[in-house]
Amino acid sequence: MTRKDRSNWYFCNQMNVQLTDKIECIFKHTLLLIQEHGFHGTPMSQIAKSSDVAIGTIYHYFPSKEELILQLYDYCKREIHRYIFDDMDKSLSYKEQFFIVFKRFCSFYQHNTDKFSFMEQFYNSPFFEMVKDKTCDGDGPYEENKVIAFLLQGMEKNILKKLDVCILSSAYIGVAVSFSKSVLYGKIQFNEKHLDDLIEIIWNGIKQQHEHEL
Amino acid sequence: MTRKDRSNWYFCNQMNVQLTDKIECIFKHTLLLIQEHGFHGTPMSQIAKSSDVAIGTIYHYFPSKEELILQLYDYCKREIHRYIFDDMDKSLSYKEQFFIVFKRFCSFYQHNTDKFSFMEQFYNSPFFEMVKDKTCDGDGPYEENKVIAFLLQGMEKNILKKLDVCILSSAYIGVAVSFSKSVLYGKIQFNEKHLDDLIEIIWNGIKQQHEHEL
Amino acid sequence: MTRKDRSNWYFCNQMNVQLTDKIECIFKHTLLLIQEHGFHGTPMSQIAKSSDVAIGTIYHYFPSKEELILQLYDYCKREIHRYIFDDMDKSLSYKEQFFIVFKRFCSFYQHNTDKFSFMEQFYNSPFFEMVKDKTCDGDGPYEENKVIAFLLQGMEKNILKKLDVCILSSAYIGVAVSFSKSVLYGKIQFNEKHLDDLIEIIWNGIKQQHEHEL
Amino acid sequence: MTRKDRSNWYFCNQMNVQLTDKIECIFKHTLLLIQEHGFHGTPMSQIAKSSDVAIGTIYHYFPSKEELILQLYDYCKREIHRYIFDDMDKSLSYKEQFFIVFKRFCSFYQHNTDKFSFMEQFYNSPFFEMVKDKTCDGDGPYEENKVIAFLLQGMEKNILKKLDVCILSSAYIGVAVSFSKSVLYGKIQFNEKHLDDLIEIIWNGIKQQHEHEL
DNA sequence: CATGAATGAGGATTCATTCAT
DNA sequence: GATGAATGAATCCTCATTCAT
Repeated sequence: MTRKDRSNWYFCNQMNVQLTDKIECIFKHTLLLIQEHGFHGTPMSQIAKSSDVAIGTIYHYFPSKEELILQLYDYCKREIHRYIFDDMDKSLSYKEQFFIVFKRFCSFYQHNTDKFSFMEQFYNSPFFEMVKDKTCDGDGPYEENKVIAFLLQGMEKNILKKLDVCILSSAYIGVAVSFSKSVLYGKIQFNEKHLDDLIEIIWNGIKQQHEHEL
Repeated sequence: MTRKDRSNWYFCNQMNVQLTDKIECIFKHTLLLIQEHGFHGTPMSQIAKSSDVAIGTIYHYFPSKEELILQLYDYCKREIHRYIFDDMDKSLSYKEQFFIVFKRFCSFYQHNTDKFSFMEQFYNSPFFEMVKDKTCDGDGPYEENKVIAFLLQGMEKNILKKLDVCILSSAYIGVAVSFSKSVLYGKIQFNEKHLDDLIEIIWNGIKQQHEHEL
Repeated sequence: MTRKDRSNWYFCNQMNVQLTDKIECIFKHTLLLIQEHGFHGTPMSQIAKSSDVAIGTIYHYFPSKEELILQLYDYCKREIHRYIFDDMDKSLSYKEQFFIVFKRFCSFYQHNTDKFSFMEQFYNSPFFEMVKDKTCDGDGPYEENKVIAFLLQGMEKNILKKLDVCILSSAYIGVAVSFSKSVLYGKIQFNEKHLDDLIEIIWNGIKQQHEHEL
Repeated sequence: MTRKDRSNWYFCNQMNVQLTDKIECIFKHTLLLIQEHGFHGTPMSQIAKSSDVAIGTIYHYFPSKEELILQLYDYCKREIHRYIFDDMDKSLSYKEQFFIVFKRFCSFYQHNTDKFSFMEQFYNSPFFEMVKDKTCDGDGPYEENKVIAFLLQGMEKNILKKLDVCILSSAYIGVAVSFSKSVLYGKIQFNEKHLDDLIEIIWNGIKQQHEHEL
């Protein structure tokens, strides 16, 4: 079984507890180290030490540091994706779902500062150029394609203003990121009230002006 | 007049222009390289070659690569600050100024993608932790203190909703950054219409609801 | 006083004093720096700064760092030479002179730890190989040729044991150096009594055994 | 057994011989190079080449050049210590042992000029300041604590003059060093006769004057 | 004479990666 | 699979020296 085979196998199936454990252990320690010291302040040797495995072991699972980081990116995306969109109650009103997605986004990053830190570094590094070219579905940062579908839906239903969907998502996600960063940097305390205020701002800016008429 | 005195005098007068030229030349080429290859893909040797000076010359002006980057950060902040706030017409209405600051912010980064790229990398790297501790005025990214003063003013005048100012600035700046990033990544074409749509969204979200009554 | 003023003054007055002053100033600061940081921990730039002259000025007087150190060596030798042998009272007995030379040697280094430190570094560095080849008179460290003449004299007069003169000087000077080093390293306090004890040891070891019979 | 435990066990058993071999190989080539070119004329790259290992390998065993030199110092001290004091015949008279220690000291350095050269450079460099502070037992250069114990013993038994022990050791060791240096510099040929003469001088200077009465 | 900006070869150190065990 | 010793290219930085003013 080649490395590529294994890696495919890993993504297509979901068992082998030991394997998953070890890889996830590496992921988690890498995230912690990168949050603290950045990509380039985090040598493979240190990742190995933190994860309590040998360097060679890491190279068993990842062909290179670059690949480790790329897979870490996928891992983080999967995690936040699951957190935000899994078990969403489709019976809720559009507005309610609009609020929930936003809040979950912020909440996830508030509870996973290491992942947030990593993602932000990733997007603002030459790495992101690499995945941009690879992803054919035009998917950008922050699971936007899913969000975009959701926003398009809002426009179709005449709930949201008819604008370029990129503009809408810029507002929606940009604000969530900016808020999460303020929390991360310790400029605001995270609390529900703040979140409510913010999403209200976006909602007021994006919704069709005469909400009551809809 | 001791040697030191003379040397200071010399420094502050005759050499100033040439000095600034050389330093700015280094700054500019560094920005270009960092945009392309990131902090750590940009060795000092390459900066030297691009700037057409010897490595030693760079170290003549900057004690270390770290310090070069830190000073580059200050340089970029000064530049955007000047671009946004210099010759602002104070006689304009609050709303007009609100729109102008936002548009200039986006416009600056649209015309200075290297600086934008650098700043975003900087804020999402361990470097930012270093300057956070240094700035006593609580100044964060994006010249926020100035923006914050402006937003506070809007709240006092009952033009903006009374909210935590960090929330307001999160929205205002977060959206601008998010939009600039979309342009940088080639997801949207930059045009005035988009900018108008976006700032309108923010304005509608932030202003006191019954604008006509104000 | 501007540069021009000084330069006029220079042409109208004693060039020698100024020159000697500047060179001696460089020597003295270099010694201090080398004592503290060693040859290779003492860059020319630091010597310049300490001496309050420009780097170029040092290169005006010394063609290279190596030459500076070589001349510094000569300077130190001249200094200790003068201190030990100048105004020696030739009318004193051999034994008295024997004691005086030894004590002055130790005393000089006790009061000039920077020179001692420099000399010891010099002798134990590749530099010494260079001067060994240059000096045709076979002169080694510590002005030995002068000392050797003195010891030879003692053997001729049947005051000292008839041994290889190198052996005698090894003992005489080796002990003085060793003692000075102990003082420099703070292992003993310098005092006259210690000096008396030591020179007595050497004397007892070197003199013809039945001193009273001489 | 955790990974760390296993790794220790591994280190302490199987690898020991090879490990010591490689480190000693580095030590030996470093000594040779330093004797020839001095500390600062000996780049790590050259040490690596001489020792026929990669630079990285040296850094695998020594965190820095400084640490390599510090450990080299310990290594040399251990070696000379073993040479002089191991298998000393305690049944010999004090005087005999006094002579043997001296002769072995000189003999060791005569056969290990690289180590002598290194030690002398070390003692006369800023490095020595570093170890002075570290050694709690007041140990100085040349394994003096052991020598000092031996000299103290001589005083107690009324064989040696009652003097400050530092003075005695200054004479004893200072002369040995001085002699070794004369041999190293090619000023005297090493031979037993010279050694006998020298140690005789010290003995005569240090012993209680009426030896026959003891 | 004096200056110090500019140079760039050279050296210490790091770290991703390999490979024999 | 797992290990970690070994590798050496690449990087940051130093500092002796030059030269135009």
